[in-house]
Amino acid sequence: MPLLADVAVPVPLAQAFTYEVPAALAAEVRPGARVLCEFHRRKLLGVVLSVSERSAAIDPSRIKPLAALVDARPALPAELLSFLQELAAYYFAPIGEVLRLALPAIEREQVRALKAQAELDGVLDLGRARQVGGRRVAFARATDVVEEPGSLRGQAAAVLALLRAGGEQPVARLEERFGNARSALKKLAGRNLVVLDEREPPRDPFFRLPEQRDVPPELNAAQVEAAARIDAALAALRAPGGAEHHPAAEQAPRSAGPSAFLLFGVTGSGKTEVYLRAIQSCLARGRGALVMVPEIALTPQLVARFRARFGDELAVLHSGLSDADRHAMWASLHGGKVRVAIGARSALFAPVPDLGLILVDEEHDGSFKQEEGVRYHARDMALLRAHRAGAVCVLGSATPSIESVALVRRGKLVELRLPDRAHREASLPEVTLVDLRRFGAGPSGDPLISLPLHRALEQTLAAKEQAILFLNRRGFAPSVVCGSCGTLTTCEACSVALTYHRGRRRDAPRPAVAGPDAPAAPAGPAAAQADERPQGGRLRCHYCDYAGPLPDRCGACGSRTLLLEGLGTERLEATIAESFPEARVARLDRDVAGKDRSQAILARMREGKIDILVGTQMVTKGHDLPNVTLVGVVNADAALGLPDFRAAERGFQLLVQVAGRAGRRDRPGRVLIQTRNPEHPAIAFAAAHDVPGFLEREIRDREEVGYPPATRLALLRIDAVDEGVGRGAAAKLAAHARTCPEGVARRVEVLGPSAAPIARLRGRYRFRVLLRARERGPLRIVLAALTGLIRDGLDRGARVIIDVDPVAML
DNA sequence: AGCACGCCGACT
DNA sequence: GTCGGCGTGCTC
Repeated sequence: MPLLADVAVPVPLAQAFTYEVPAALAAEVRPGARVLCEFHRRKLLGVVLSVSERSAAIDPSRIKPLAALVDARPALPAELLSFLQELAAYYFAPIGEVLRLALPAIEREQVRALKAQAELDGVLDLGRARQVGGRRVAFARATDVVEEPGSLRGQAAAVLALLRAGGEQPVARLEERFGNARSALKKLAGRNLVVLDEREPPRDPFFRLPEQRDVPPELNAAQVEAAARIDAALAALRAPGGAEHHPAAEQAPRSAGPSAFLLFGVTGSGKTEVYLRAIQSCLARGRGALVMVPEIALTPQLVARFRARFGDELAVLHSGLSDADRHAMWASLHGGKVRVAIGARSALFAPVPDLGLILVDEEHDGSFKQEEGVRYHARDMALLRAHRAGAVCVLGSATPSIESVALVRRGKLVELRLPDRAHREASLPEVTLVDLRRFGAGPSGDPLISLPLHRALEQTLAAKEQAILFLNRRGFAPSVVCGSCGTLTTCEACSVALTYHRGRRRDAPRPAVAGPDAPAAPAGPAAAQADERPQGGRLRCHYCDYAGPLPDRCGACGSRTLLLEGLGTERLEATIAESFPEARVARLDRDVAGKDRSQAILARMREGKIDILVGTQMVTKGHDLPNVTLVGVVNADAALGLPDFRAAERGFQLLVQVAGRAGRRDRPGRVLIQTRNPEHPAIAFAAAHDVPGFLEREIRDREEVGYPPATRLALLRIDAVDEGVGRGAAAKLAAHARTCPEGVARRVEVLGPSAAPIARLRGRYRFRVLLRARERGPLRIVLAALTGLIRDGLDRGARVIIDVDPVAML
């Protein structure tokens, strides 16, 4: 019987393909190894899923031999490979696409070897596979040999002098200074006065930071208890190693005891220190650890804290890494040189050796859900990967997700509580609700700033303290509405309102702190006057990135009375600057943009160079700003009105996090929440600092309306250029789901089809079908039945995306 | 996803 | 008469 390999290839197809393993490669072709294989007249990079001696399930004449092996050692360790397969099955995602999330770039060295081995110059199709390495840089260094006096002249003498004085230099730099450096070095090297060597340039900046090890602080009682529970779970894990040689052991978790935790700790309660201890104890037991944080939290300050404890044991994976740096990080983990990885969502796929611990910080954060391509939830998959690897998983949050709370109730997670702020025992900020139905505009005349908020800002400024104003919306005035016919100006390709942004090119940011020349903004809805500077205002679509000029008349009725309506951070910033001319005001949101700039603004804030910071979401996340004593939530209702069953949960999390910004260290903080719904549970519980109370209430509400975690959801997202094609495909899918046995028996409920809340996006009409079930099993059966229909039963113009456990319902 | 093969418009 | 439009079919 032939030796056959199942190979996943990078195409959007669910199935693997069978290849014959040539005798010459039989010893080395193993699961997880990358191979070169001929696929439909192309040579592709595939990944071996399994190898076995058996008779082929398809016509043997169709089976081709593998062309070449890429990795001497499998690129994907057994633990990671089997996890990825399970992930693909869970999300009904093509295995090739899933593997691509985890595969490293290919080294140029390997490409060269492949070309030589398989004589394939030119025909090798690496697709979008990134290539790294092979970029060797020559260095020159002076030796101890002494030359005969007077034997060197000109550039040779100069180069040697420079190397002796300044130490080793890259040859390229010498060539910049000395036109003849190359021949000078050759002469010097010939006389053994200089040695030349080639190596790869040093990698990621994080590797080069000098490390200053910290001294672990004393833990409080709750921290000690939490760390001890996690340590006990780590102790119960089976000894590492050997897994790759005993595939059967991979099937069952290696420990029986509780090995997944929810670390529920209020802001500032010292969760990070518990994480650090857990990692230490994991490393001490000979296993690696993985830390996942929301993208926005992966700041140099956080990384510095981990580096201070783990030094070079830490690989940092972030979106800003170059291909080469990312590959260097990957290789250091894969090779076992580094055993701790920290990163955002995609770090889930890091090849951490002998994985013993996965930490998910701020586990409720929405950024863990990938909303493009393979739509996975990194928190859910962290639990899965840990379970399969026999590792401990710790989810941490001050406002746990309802899903995680439900897992605690079902005994799948063990709850660990850190009830107190680590430094200041007592005072949580005092929260005041400002009922906007009773308070209108304050002295500024702007309804955004009520009298109580205005007074609080005055007091804060008088006390030389800082304030943060939070507004859940960007822009100067989000939408343009016709004053006579009321028509909203929308994007032609997307059915969403265009938003107005005051002119300011991306490459010419204005100062973060508004000076006396800050443009004054009219209060309330303001006329978009015809005398605006031509480039002074642009309409932007937040969905398709369209940007165009502000029209001078209504597209529907031709009236010239276009109004700017709605309230955004940009307007608020202008209003505040006008109302408090003596204050230094700055704004932080996605428009102010780039990571570096937002870090710079936060740094200025920390240095006390800003009095009032206006911002969106971005101001709420974990930055420690000790002098902030006032936090104003300008419109708490904005987040609660969305057509999404998680709106209350998100709104609550937001409020708690915003409130957590007020008053740290020794200063008491105040929080003002402006709302028209002071009785709304999300607002009332947030004001009372009652997180468990909210969770209790929300979990009951979800049970009542039949939404997760009481039920399981899968969202079918259908889109097509032609509206009829899209609608037809959606109807067909819904009908098929209803008529399959699980649908008929009502074990799976089919909602829709319906037009998506954003009915048109980037020129495509969007429809949705929502599947809901009490149990995961029946839902999976229906989805499996639908995949066939999606593959070849629908109009070719229709695209269907299956979103298992959807988060964004819009 | 590619990349073929396959049938209908404006061009050397 | 051809070059080429992208519809649909398949990939071990």
